[in-house]
Amino acid sequence: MKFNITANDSKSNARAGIIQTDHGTIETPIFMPVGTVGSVKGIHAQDLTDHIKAEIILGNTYHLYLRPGIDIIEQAGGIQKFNAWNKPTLTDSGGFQVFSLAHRRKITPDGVLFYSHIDGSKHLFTPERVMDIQRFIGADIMMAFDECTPYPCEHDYAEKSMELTHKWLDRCCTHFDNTEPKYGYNQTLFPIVQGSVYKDLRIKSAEKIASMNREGNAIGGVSVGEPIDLMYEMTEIVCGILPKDKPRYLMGVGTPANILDCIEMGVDMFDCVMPTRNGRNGTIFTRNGIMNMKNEKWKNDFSLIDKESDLFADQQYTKAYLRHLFTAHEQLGGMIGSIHNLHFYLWLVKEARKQIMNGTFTSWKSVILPKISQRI
RNA sequence: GGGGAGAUUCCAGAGUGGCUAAAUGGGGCAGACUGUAAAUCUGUUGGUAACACCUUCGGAGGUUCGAAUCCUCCUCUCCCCA
Repeated sequence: MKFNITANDSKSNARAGIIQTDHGTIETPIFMPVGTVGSVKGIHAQDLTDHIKAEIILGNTYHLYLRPGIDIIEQAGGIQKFNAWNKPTLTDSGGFQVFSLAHRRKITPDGVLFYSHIDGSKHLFTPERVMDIQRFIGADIMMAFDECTPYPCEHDYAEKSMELTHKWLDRCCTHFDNTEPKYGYNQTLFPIVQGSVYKDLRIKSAEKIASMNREGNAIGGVSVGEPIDLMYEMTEIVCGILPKDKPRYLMGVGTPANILDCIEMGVDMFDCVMPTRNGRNGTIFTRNGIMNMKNEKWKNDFSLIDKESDLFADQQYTKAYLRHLFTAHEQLGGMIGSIHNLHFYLWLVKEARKQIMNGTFTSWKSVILPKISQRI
């Protein structure tokens, strides 16, 4: 993997860059649609490339390991062959499931014992095992195995957890460096900064992660329910420590406004379930604001879903029709909501990139931020 | 023609003397969703000058301190047998 910075914003820490992988290039800042079980819910691979213009998507180690299982993915020839997405992929390590499935796991110094949410079976995830699984899945970017701490979280616990994550990181790196990719293309490993909402821990963790000298770095343990101001404060501190010449990935963030704010702090990569989950549930993000398509007010609004968008769905369907689909619980409603939101998210980061390269990012942001944040 | 069952708030459907403006679903309305156990979850859903009052359980009367619940008549619906 290679990363080159194309442009630095003169008025902020925002930057535009290019990541090169064996599955193609990624222009940053970028938003990565989440495809947990090998599928961006409700979206064809072809729509991801042709309409949404996604450049990289996520998969999840824990979920893919449980189903279909790494043997099936290996037989398929890796995740990109299996799900027909032959562009870059990033797999999360299962660290988020340590948080989200906290009631179904036990943390030990060696790793995490998971009780499958599907059939209750026991599975031990050690840093080494997680590296092996991600080798089998075959994503271009693999994530270190970490503990994503909850919010709120006591300083004492956050510190111990961070130290455990750091120990696991050393093991991840060692094992990663001692193993080979399985499918003939390169994989890289991103370590993850933890430290909850504590400045001292975040600084310590960011220094540790920077010292590992990997090809890219991630900021985790955010967007778990903490106030947005705290998330921003932590992100800003960490971005100041992580090396400038490597991509910074802010995990699980966020709203369109969060993404612009964090691009300004120097974040290059984002992922979030929000565009797909909210889209599936009736919330639509547009450059003029956020709409709840289930609301009665759209009942007889026969204007296009988004007249400023060039997405086919936004130009084909009306708000009244989309509301009808949601109220009738038609699958097409969730599909249109998802494709629309992903298209918007990708438009947003690509536009941000243009503005950075044009030297107009901050002024553009100050105009668009209030518009995209309002509810209409 | 004979026999039987039933009519409850937008719908379906509980309730069979006071704890009932009335369970539970659905529908309606609104909200939530941030490295996806989520095409999910939550709230709300008679009216009003609203911690109270008014109207409501097919219609009209009646019994009772008190009725959706008991009695009488009426109207309508459904099922079975001829």
